[in-house]
Amino acid sequence: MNVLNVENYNLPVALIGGQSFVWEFDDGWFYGATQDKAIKLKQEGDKIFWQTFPENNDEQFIKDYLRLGADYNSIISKINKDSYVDSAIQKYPNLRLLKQDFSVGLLSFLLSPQKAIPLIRRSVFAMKKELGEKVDADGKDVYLFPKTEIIAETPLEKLLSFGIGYRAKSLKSTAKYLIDSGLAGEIEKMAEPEARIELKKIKGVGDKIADCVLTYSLGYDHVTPLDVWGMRIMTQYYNLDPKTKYEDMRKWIIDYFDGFAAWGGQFLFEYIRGFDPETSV
DNA sequence: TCTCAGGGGCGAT
DNA sequence: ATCGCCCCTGAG
Repeated sequence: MNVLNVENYNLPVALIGGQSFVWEFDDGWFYGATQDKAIKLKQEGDKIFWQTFPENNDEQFIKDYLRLGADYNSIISKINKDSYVDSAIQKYPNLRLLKQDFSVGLLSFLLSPQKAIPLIRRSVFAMKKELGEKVDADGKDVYLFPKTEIIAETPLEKLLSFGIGYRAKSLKSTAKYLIDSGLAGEIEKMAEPEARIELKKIKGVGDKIADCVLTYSLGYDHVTPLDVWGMRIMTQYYNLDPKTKYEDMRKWIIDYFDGFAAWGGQFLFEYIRGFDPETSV
C-alpha cells in the first residue's frame, strides 16, 4: 500500500463534507471514483494510505485531487478574521478543499437543486451502479462515475430511476452539450469570469452550481457557492439583508475573504449546518 | 396523512 | 426583476 505524508489534513471532512458525492466508507477505507479510476484511501495520523485502480500507483492524481500542495497554515491565517470563522476552524480543524474532475463535479451538482446532501449521494450512487463500469479495488467492487457519453445516450426513463426528477433533463442535455462543445477540454484554461459565463450557458446551471464547479472542480480559491446555508451565513453572521441578490452577496464574501472565499466559505458552511462526519458516512 | 423544505433554476410575466 | 413551478424524499 502506498503512503503519503501529510500535515494538517482532515480526510473524512474533505471527502464527505458535501464537496463530492462519490465517496463511501467501508471497513475502515474510503472508496471513491472518477470516470476512469477507482480510489481507495485511509488516513492514520499524518499518513494517507492510498491506491488507484485499475491502473495502480497514480500518485500525481492523488496529490492533485486532495490538493496536498495547498498551504493550509497560510490560508488559515488569511481567513481567520472573526469569531465565527475561528469557531469553525476549531470545530473542523484541517478541513481541506478537493479538486475533482470537471465533468464529475458538473454532472454531480446538476443533481443537487432542492435536494439534501444524502439524497444527492444516493442518486449519484444509483447512477454509478447502473451506468458506471465496475472496478475491483482490492476485492471491493467500486462503480466508476459514468462516462459523459454513456449519460448522454441513456434514455430519460432510465435516468429518472435514479430519483432525480426534473433534474434528469438537464443531466442528459448537459452530457450531450459537453460532448458537442468540447468544454471539458477548454474550461481548465479559462480565467474564472470566463469559465463562469461558460458554465451558466448550460441548461440547469445557474449561479450556485456554477460556483460549486468553480470551487470544487476547477480549484479557484477566491470564490464560494452560496446555497441556502450560505445565505444564512451572510444574513445571520454578517448581517446582510436577506433580500440581497446573489451577485451582491457573492461580491461581498469574495471581498471579505480576499482571495480565499472557497476556504472561508467551506469552514462556515460545515459550521452552520453542524456537519458531523461520524453520522454522515 | 399531511405539510414542508431540501447545497436552485427556468420560463412566463 | 419577480414569481410559480419543477420531481422526489425524509422529517416533523
